[in-house]
Amino acid sequence: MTERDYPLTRRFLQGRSREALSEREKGILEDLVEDVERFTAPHVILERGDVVNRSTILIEGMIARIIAQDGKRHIVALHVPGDFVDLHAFALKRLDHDVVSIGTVQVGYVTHQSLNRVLETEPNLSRILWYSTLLDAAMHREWILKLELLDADGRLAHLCAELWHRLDFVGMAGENGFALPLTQKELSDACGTTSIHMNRVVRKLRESGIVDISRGQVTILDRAALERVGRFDASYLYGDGPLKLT
Amino acid sequence: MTERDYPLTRRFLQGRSREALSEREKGILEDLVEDVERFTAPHVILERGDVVNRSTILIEGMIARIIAQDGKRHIVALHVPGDFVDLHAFALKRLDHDVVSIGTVQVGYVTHQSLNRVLETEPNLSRILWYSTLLDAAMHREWILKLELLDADGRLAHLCAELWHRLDFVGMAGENGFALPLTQKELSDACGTTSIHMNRVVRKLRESGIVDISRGQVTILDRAALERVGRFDASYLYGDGPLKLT
DNA sequence: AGGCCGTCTTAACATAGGTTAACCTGTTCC
DNA sequence: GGAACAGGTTAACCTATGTTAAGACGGCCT
Repeated sequence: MTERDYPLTRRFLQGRSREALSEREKGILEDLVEDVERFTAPHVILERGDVVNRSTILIEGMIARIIAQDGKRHIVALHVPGDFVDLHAFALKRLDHDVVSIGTVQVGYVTHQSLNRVLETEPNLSRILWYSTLLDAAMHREWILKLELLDADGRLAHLCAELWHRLDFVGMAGENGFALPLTQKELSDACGTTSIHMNRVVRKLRESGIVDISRGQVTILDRAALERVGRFDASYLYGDGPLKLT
Repeated sequence: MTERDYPLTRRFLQGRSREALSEREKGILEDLVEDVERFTAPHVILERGDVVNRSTILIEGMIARIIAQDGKRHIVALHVPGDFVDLHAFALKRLDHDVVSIGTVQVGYVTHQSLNRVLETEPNLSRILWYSTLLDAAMHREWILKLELLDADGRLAHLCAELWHRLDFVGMAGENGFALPLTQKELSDACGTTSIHMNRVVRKLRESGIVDISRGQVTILDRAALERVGRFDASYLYGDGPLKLT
C-alpha cells in the first residue's frame, strides 16, 4: 500500500509529535475534514459568543484569535498552517474570542459529530488531538510570561522567534526569515503596545541589526541576538528532537 | 443506591459542567485518585522539566504555576480547590513550568496509566477531562488579554474578580470576599509589575473603596466598581446558567 | 491625473511604572 | 528581651511607553 500524502492535514503537528500517529490514524484525520473554504480578504471566520458544531483546521495562511475591548483589538493567539485553530470549541462549544483570517487563508472544517466518533473509537488519535490543544495552552502560558517579563523590544523579538520556530516545524520558514502579513498595528495588538511604540521598536531592532520587519517579510539578521533579547527558549513548543527543558 | 459524596473530587468542575458527569463517572473519577499528600509550608511540588507519569488534582488550598526567569518568578496561572492542576501533563509528559503550593495544601495524584484506561473506555468522562484543560486555556487567554489591555490597577482588580468567581463556583467565596494567602510580591508576580508598584496599587484600590487586600484576606468593598476597573466579564469562565457571551 | 485611504513615520509632551534606598511593623527563635 | 527576618510602606528619581498631532508614502479608484 502506498502512503497517502494528506493534502489537508499533513502539517498537523508536523515537527512535534505527528509521528505518534499511525498511517491509519493520519488517514482518519484527513478524512475528518468535510469541507474546505478559502478567504482572500481579511475575514471574521467565527465571532465571540458563536455556538459552533464544527472546528476549523488551518491549511494555508495565518489566523489570529482576537478579543475586542473598548474599541481595541487584542490578539491572544496566532496560528500557522497545520494548527487546529479552534479544536477547543469541540468541548467548549461557544467561543470566547473572534477567529480572524490574516491575508489569504485556506481552512478545513471538521464536525463535532465526527470528533465524537473519534473519541469513542480512537483513543490514541483522541489523545493526540487533546495534546494539540495543550500545546496551544503551553503557548498561551509563554505569552503570559512574555507579557509579564519583557519590555516591548523583547516581546517583538520573542514573537519573531516563536513564529520562526513554528513555521520551521511545518517547513515554511526560510533560513533567515519568513513571510508575515501583519501590519505594525497588528504586531502591537499581539504585544500589548500602541502602534506608535511598535514603530519605534521595529526601527530599533532593524537598526541594531537583529531583525528586519518590512513589506510583510521578517528577515532575521542575528538569530542569537533575537533569541537573547526575547529571552527565547523553544522548549515550550515541545518540538521533536532531544528533550531540552532548562 | 445512596449517592457517594466524593470527598476528594466533589469540587471538580463544580459550578461549571460537573453535572455532565453521571454518578457512575463521578465515582470513576473519585477512584482515580490513588494517593493524597499534604503540604503545610510553601513547597515546589513539581519542577519545570520534570517528566511525570501522574497528574495532580488540588483538594484544598491554592497552587501557583510559576516560570522563573532572570532570577524573577512569574506566575502564569493560579489554582483553587477542584482544579486538576497539571492534567495537561498527561499528554505533554514534561512540564514547562513549576507547580508550587501556596499556604496549606492538600493534593491528590492520578496515574497516567489509569487516565489511559479512561480514554479507552469512557469517552464522556474523557471529553469532560479534556474540557477542564480547555477551561485552563480560556483563562490563560483572558490573562493575556488582561496583560495587553489593562494597567496595574485593572490587572489586580481583574485578578480579584476572577478568583472570587472561581471560588464561588466551588462554594468557597464569602459574600464579600475570600481568603488569599498571597503576598504583595506574589500578587505582583501574577500581574507583571514590581512589588513596590503593587503596594501602590493595593493602597489605591483600598483608598478608593473598591477592594481591601490585607492579612491574607480579600474584602470586596464595591463589586461593580471592581469589575468595571478590571473590565471583568465572567463569560470566559464558562459558568453554569444561561449562556451569556457578549 | 487627482484624490482618497490605510499604513508608516516622526516629534513633543505627559505619565505609569521601574529602580534604589530607607524605614517600619510583627513574628519567630534563641 | 533582643536579634534576625519577612513583609509591608514610602520617597526620590528615572525611563519606557502612551498620547496627540502631523506629515510622507504608496496603492487604488474614478
